[in-house]
Amino acid sequence: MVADNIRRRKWQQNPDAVKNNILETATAIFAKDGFSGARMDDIARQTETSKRMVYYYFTDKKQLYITVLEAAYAKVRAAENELNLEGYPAGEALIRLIGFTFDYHRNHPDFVRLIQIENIHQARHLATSDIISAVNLSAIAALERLIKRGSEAGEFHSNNDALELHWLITSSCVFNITNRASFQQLYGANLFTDDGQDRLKKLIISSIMQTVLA
Amino acid sequence: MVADNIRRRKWQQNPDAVKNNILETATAIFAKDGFSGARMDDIARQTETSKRMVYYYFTDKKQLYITVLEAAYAKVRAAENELNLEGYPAGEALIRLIGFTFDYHRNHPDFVRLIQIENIHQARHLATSDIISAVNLSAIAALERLIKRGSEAGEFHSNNDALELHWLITSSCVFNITNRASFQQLYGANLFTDDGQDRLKKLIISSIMQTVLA
DNA sequence: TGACAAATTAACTAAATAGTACATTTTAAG
DNA sequence: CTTAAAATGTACTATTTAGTTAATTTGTCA
Repeated sequence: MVADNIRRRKWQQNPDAVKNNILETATAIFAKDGFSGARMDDIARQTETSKRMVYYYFTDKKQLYITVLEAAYAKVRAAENELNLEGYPAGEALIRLIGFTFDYHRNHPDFVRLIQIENIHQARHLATSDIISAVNLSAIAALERLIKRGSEAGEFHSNNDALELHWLITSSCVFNITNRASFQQLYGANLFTDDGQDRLKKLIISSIMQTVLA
Repeated sequence: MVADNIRRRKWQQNPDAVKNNILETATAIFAKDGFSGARMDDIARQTETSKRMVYYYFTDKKQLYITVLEAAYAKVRAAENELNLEGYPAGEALIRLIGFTFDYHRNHPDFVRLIQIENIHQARHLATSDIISAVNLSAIAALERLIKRGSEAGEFHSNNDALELHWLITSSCVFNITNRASFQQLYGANLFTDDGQDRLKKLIISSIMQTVLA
């Protein structure tokens, strides 16, 4: 009604902030509830904007989800670039890499859960994303160079395989997040205090290093 | 139930078979689509009976899901009992345990995915199940005895912690299944052929054994 | 200033989905 | 042979949920 447009609040346009706000909210909710479990209405409600805006910028649920996934991967790449593995002797570099991987996963549980959700859906969406492939392949390439360096210096034995090693490192770091709920439920929280996490980190590092060293 | 190439006017009661059939179907579908993603209609359709029966025996979706989870855990317990770890020297027993864990997860991907789904939902349902706690605590107890035996025999060093070790073993074995889709998508199938899986199994065993041995 | 596009609001719809009502058939006990 | 309870079939409903329509406000630029 024209008569009560006085009562309407005024608002300012701020597309970027709105988009970001939606993305962040959606990330949290997808990570918490999974793709099917997440409700567009929940996302919209927790946003500072409206449901209509979610669709306006992200088309539909699937698109929103894919955008969330890609944004999460983009962050990893940024973090990895700061590692500077080349600046250390191979053995030390590997220790740093394992530690970094452990910490990164620990500090970004939403990211890890998103991947988990993606796996439950047979990684269908991942399949279509170039951004995501790129991030991961560059991680393997870096590890390959590291192994080569370590072998040539006589620090590492000569049979290390980059992909297998990546698998081994990643498995514990991912599991540490993905299965925390069930682990805690069954065995208590001891492993997930700061102290417990330090012990686990050391355990992984020692276990992997002994496998790699000459 | 009855194969009906003839129009079936009569039917036979077979409660147990019907229940089992529903459970097996539901297990597969929950494992494939997650709790929220699974559709009761899908489950009913893939069953040899009707939707009505699903609700008749299992009340609602949640109850059905919990029953599926518990049945999966009950199977693990049965398998574990056949391991007979006490019959071997500690080192050899541990190698067998790791190998068994790897193989069991590999051969029961649905089981692993169910746990994963449960974790996405913060292990809420797991919390309410006594059956499931029991299975897991007994696994830790067995490992504790094994470590004690190994330490006393001088095979293992003296600082091994059962829970940490269980965590380390489980992490790789679980990850091997849960993240297969994304791993394969990104790096190809090499690690998941029979040959690749053998290599990974050996890798885990060697990596863990070096950590545990004196 | 005015007109046109981009951004936003509020209310609505069509489809999907968990769950139910009720009738019918089978089984087993007396 | 009856009868009641257990098991099953058929068809339906209420609710949830992704997605839309249409009107309104704000920003931009000639």
